[in-house]
Amino acid sequence: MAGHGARGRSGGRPTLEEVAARAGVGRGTVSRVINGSPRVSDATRAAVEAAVAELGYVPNTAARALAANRTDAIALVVPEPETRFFAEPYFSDILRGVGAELSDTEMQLLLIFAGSDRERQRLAQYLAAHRVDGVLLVSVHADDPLPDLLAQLEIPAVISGPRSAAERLASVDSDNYGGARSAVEHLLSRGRRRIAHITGRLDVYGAQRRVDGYRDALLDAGHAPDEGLIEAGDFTEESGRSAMAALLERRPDLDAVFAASDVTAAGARQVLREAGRRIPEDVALVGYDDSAIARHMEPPLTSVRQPIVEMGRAMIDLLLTEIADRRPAASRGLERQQVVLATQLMERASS
Amino acid sequence: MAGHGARGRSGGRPTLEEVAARAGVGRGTVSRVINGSPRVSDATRAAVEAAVAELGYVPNTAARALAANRTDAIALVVPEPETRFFAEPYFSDILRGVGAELSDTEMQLLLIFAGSDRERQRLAQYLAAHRVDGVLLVSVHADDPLPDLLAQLEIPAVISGPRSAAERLASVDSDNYGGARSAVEHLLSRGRRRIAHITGRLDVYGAQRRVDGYRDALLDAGHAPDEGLIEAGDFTEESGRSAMAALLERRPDLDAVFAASDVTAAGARQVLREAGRRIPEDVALVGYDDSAIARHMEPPLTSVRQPIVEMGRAMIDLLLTEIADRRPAASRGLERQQVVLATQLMERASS
DNA sequence: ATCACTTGTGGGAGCGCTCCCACAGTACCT
DNA sequence: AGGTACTGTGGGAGCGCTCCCACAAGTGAT
Repeated sequence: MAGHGARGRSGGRPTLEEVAARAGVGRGTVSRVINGSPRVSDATRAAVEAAVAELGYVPNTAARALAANRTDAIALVVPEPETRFFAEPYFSDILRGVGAELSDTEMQLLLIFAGSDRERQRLAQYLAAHRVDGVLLVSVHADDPLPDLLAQLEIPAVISGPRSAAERLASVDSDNYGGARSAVEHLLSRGRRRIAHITGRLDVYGAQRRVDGYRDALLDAGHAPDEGLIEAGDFTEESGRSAMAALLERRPDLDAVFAASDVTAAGARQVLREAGRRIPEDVALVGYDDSAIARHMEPPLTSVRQPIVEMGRAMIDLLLTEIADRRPAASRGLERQQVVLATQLMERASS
Repeated sequence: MAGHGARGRSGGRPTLEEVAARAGVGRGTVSRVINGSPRVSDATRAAVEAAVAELGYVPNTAARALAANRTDAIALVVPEPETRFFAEPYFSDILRGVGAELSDTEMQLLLIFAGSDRERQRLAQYLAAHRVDGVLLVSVHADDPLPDLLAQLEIPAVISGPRSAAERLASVDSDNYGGARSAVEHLLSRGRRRIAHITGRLDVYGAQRRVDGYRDALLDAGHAPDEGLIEAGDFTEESGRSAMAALLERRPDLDAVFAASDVTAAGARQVLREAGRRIPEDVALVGYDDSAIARHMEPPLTSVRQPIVEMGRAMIDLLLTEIADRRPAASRGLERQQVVLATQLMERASS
């Protein structure tokens, strides 16, 4: 490990200049070695590297940032005010993917919460100050002004998960449409015919796509869409309960429920139990997210798994590319990269 | 929101100097206003503030960090290599508390993963470079060299959760001992007498303290300690399964199990079910953490809740105090602050 | 020998702040 | 009147880098 303790004058950390003196070269040359420039002779490079090692030199980030006008930091912005967001593995998994991918680089990760208005205010200041080289945006709502702000400030950004179609930023998403389709097709293949759907927050683009997938799967199998089998929810457990109660009242003959999240499914399950319906005998249940809850539910819940860790990785890839590609706005294409990753249906006892 | 677009020369953001010119004062005066120095007349302050607003001035962090030799950033270090860590609410909740408390300050939060060796290497560089003003350390293992490194580099740090007794750093912890006691006392009050304990990783200090609480609760109630009722686990679900199997084999007459985590309890529950034991009629079950799993388990799991959000807050408080108190090492007391927060038993149907 | 490149190197200028010394102005004592 | 103190202010110096221009030395063509 670096850091041998006090050296030079008064315990200060060594500077470029000190390394240069030690190696018997100039400041510029040390800088070139540190930054991997090819225009350095092998002998000089070796001498500098030796000096760096001897002194335990570590570049001063602040000085570098000031001189080079970049920060070597990216921000992960969490615009979610709700607790729910944290309780689910989604966030943690994204973070794992991001962290794994980032550990190969010099970039550091800033975590910024933008739930409250005051936090948003602070975030706007941050961005205006260009305190980061790029931004990762997770879980954006349809009316969120953040993507526009980012585009306007010309800060490289990648948004994850549910996103509006008109977005100007690069994005990484899982295939909500396909995931929903696979869930419904699975239920159909199990002989279910009156399949209900409890939606997520419909102002979240991804929730909308899941509804589309649900509808198309039924249509393609030759079933007329029955709007009475669709009930709006908002991803929460409570909405699962109330939606399920409404559905049971309206369509007591339903034989399957596809919920837009596992927690919603958990709420639905509770109401089904209380109504005396057995799972999966009377009503099959499928969730979305494949969270810990799904595995521990009774019975274990069939659920659509999103490749969240991979999404984190993909986001970083995209963002770093965009940061590296930095060039005059004029030459930038309008087309932003968009990555969509496949989901996987985890079949369990609930269906 | 700040940022009116291009101004001054070539779209650059305004500098202190520009603000000073606009307000008709000197650079130093603007700096004093920005930093809230009291030695500025009201009239001057108002003029500067107007200029700041007009220009949409935001201080350049890098320049400030370079000149003042501080970074206004703290790092949250996650030394956990395991996935488990993320899957549980512990991490997210700490983050919530930290984020909430931090949004009142100018500090930014850096997230650093130190699971792999390469990541640890990078971390050591970070710390050596003093890229942060302080460090938050969560979930440290007994033999971890990080706390020592931090103490040696004299970087303010606060460690959370399970910690070794000999630590030189400030710490915030929940009352593992008391939490375990309350769980066991609860089981005793329900008439259980042969109470088993599946431990957590015993190299984690907190897991050890839970064992102590378990033992003392039994002792104080006049029950001789029965080591055969204690089985080592490591917080995982798998360890819950194997430990439970071992316990059932050794002590088929047990009537209660206190597990060191909810996931472990989930594993135990599975084995109990397969063995035909009813919960809670035959065997009462209590977990630890009060995670989402506890609420969704069948039956819902009684669990010890740690005030994790409050722990996050307390950590920040301690850390900021320590950063503000920065002074020559000589004058520092050896005694570091230590905060212990009470737990709460969430009683549910499993006991 | 001259010119034109190329390669490697040194070091000045400057990034935007904070720190601190100098000093004008005012107030209150002797 | 002179001294002493305090308040408010301006601006030089310097933080540790990167960028880039200048230039020495070498290489090969004319």
